[in-house]
Amino acid sequence: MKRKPSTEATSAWIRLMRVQSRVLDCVEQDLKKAGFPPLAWYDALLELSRAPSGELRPVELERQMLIPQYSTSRLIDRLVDEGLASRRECKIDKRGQFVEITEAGRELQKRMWGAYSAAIEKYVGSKLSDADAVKLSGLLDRLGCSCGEMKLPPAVHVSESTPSR
Amino acid sequence: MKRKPSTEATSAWIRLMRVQSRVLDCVEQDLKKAGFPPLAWYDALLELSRAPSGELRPVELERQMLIPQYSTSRLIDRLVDEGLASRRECKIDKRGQFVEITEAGRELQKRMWGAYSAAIEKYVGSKLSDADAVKLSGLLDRLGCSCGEMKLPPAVHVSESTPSR
DNA sequence: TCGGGATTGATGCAGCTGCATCGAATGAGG
DNA sequence: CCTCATTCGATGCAGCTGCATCAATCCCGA
Repeated sequence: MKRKPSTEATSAWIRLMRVQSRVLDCVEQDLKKAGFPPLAWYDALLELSRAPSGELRPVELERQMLIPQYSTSRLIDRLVDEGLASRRECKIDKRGQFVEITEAGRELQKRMWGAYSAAIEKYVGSKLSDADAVKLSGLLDRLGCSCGEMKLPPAVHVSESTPSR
Repeated sequence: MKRKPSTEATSAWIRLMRVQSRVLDCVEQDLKKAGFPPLAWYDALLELSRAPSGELRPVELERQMLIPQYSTSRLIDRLVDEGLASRRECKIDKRGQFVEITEAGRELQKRMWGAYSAAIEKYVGSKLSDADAVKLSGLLDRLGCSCGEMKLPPAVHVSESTPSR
């Protein structure tokens, strides 16, 4: 226990922290300058728009987005306040509810993707060849798995083909 | 303008966001469970302890840590409140001040490094060979440079040999 | 059928962040 | 010696996050 990390590992750790915060900042700034809400809103709207009938249980959204329960609850509040989603009662489980994306929500999601994808290209795509992007993904994946690796018995399903962070 | 990113780039972006937040969470949790303050405190204490006479202008600290000015100001408040640092008047520039690390501050920094380094090993070092860590660093570096790349004419000096995120 | 534990979602509170702004001090130019 | 732009650091405010907890409901097992 308490084996010291190599300087290579430490250096990778430092860069991982610094680079992502820098790149994330840049992307968020671009979004904001284009008059859009934070990325988290996009992520939520995307998950909702992808869902079978445009609606999801908060608890599902929470699992997709990997954010804590109270955070989900409040994010939904904000989306509802802005008319981007609406809460619907869940008849089969009266504790719960469904959150349904509205037309305005779908539309905002699409408009945001324009600015968002441009930012990804600007800050990531244009700096790496596709082959290098794949290498980077592979290396990151090795870190990502099983940090806490909570119980997710069936399938984690972090969809790749469409962006969701 | 507005060229779309490749799916490879988008995938790398998603992983970069997800993996770092996951790994950072894990490390912060370990630190917290060991009864230590947040990582930002460590970073600040480390910078101070490294400085020539254990003191730095807030504006220097700000540049080292890449955090905004007001954030630095408040972080210093907290360190001072906890007796980990003290503010000293700056005679040569009466607008400014010096922040000096205390003995308690130096000691805490060292104790934190024990838990911190163990966490880095656990969540990064043990998952990657040194060669892979170097590859990862290299790929990340290509993203990190020149996001906003503010003016830093002389030397950026992001020291590597010792951890500072 | 009943009781206790688990799950779902909301919320009060404290702390932190970002933004804008402020006052003090500096220093370059006229 | 003045003036004005700049730099340094602090702070009020709003919004967000994490933590703990709550109420309601559900579900499993006796």
